[in-house]
Amino acid sequence: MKAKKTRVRFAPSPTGMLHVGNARTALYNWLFARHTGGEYLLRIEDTDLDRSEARHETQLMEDLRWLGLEWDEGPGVPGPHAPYRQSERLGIYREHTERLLREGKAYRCFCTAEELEAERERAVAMHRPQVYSGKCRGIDREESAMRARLGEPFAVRLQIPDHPLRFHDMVRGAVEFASETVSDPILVRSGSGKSGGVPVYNYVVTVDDALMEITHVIRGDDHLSNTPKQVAVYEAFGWKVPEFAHLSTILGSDRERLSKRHGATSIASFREMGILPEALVNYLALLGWGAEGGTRETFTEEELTREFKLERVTASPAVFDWGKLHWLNRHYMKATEISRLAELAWPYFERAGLLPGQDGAPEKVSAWLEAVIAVFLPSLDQLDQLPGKAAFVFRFDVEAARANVENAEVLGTEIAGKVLAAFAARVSGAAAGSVTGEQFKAWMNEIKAETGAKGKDLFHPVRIALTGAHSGPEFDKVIPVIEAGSGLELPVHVASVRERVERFVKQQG
RNA sequence: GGCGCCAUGGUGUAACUGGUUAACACGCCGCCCUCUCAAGGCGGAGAGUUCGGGUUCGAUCCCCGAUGGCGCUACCA
Repeated sequence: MKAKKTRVRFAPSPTGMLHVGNARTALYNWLFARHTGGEYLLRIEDTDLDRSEARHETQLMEDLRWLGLEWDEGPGVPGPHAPYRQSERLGIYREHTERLLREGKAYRCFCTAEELEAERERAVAMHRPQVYSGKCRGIDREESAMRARLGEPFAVRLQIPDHPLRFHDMVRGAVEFASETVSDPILVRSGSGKSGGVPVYNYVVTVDDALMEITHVIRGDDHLSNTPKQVAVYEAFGWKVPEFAHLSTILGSDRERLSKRHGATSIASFREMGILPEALVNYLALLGWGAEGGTRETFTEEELTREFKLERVTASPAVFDWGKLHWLNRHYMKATEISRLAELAWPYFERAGLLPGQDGAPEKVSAWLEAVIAVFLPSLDQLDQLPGKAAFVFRFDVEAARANVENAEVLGTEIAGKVLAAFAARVSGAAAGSVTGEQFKAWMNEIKAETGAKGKDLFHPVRIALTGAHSGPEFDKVIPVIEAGSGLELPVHVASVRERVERFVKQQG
């Protein structure tokens, strides 16, 4: 007998940005499907008409594609189970609700919000589980239909069976809920307003998962307590209950559920910061999963696909760690082609007014940008830090350099004056933009011999005169970049070594 | 209040069906390299596995309880 093909889905609701928790859920679904040779589909859960927005749906799909998590079926990818947007499946749900009503497995509930609230308060006071009393269960069929016809508002509830509700969870094992602790769930909302008659999430998710032949439901563990209600829906229809996998929550460093409060956590914001998608994917994979043996940290997509097993996913919550994400991002930035980094980083420079528009810019400029990036790459966590790190290349501020207290200390010494004078003398003889790393090295050796200065005494004054700071990348990397930049037509003029030294010495007055 | 899930260094994970000096990575500290900051190389500290019982010759691992965290307890998803 051939094994049934696995089918999984990622089912976000378009009520906001795609954030790390959901992205990790999508990734695990995708990896599981790829690993098992199954199918991964995307379904949009927009039954909450008040909060769902089309722009969020667009953003969501863009973010998923950016992560490389393409779906096999879903919006934009036709499949046998279309449509994949719940707001377009209302007819399907209605038919199913009618069936349940007809078969007596669901019933109309005419209770008002006030009545239900009073019931809840009573339950809490009595230290009892807060479950619906089932008051409307016993209403006679004819009467129920009549009241509905007369326009009395009603919701539709499913009758929970009186046996324990069980299911299997691939990350938590067997899970069981006593039926007395599970309320008869609302299937369809009451009221005549916008959402009246619209079925609720817990119901439609089940109908869709069954109809779309989902074999493994992989989702956040905030749904764990809802699962018994969904199991009851499967049972009411006589459908096979799928396998579940509830993923633990991602927490902030304060062990609270990760949210906007913890800073930028949307996938879009990671992209804007200049985090590489492969770094984020690798990081998310590691947040709740470890490969067998547990000694490897970096995985290509193929390796991840090969080694990812749902059974190895941790059940305990994980704390999101920026440091490790940055470490992975550094790893991947070093591993990728510099041309790609230049392509990605250009907009940051453009926005800062340092580079012209990317389209139609001369080839020389992008080649130079690549060289600039190579200089700063070792100290880079994310691409958007680049303009800041490279600021001194573009804007050389003599006054600020001199005003800096630590710099002033270095420059105040007698030996610094000698070194700078000797350096200036040599630079003034060179054509603008012509200084090479080799040339610079030779000069420094001469100056060392001439002034007797060495080490910091020798280099720091020069570094300050050239970059405005006494720390930064190696000279043999910085100088060629400065010189090459000085010959380019950019929105901001890059001062050459000679210009820098001349302006610096002149300021000395 | 009720129900459920979870618990290995600061963080993420590892430890074959119970037997390891409890491993790896991030971070941290130090050394080397170096004009400096990073990067890189090398080394180190840091958990006896939340606590208490039990089962066992032997428990991170199995069972029970406690504690703590989180989730659900909506006509949100």
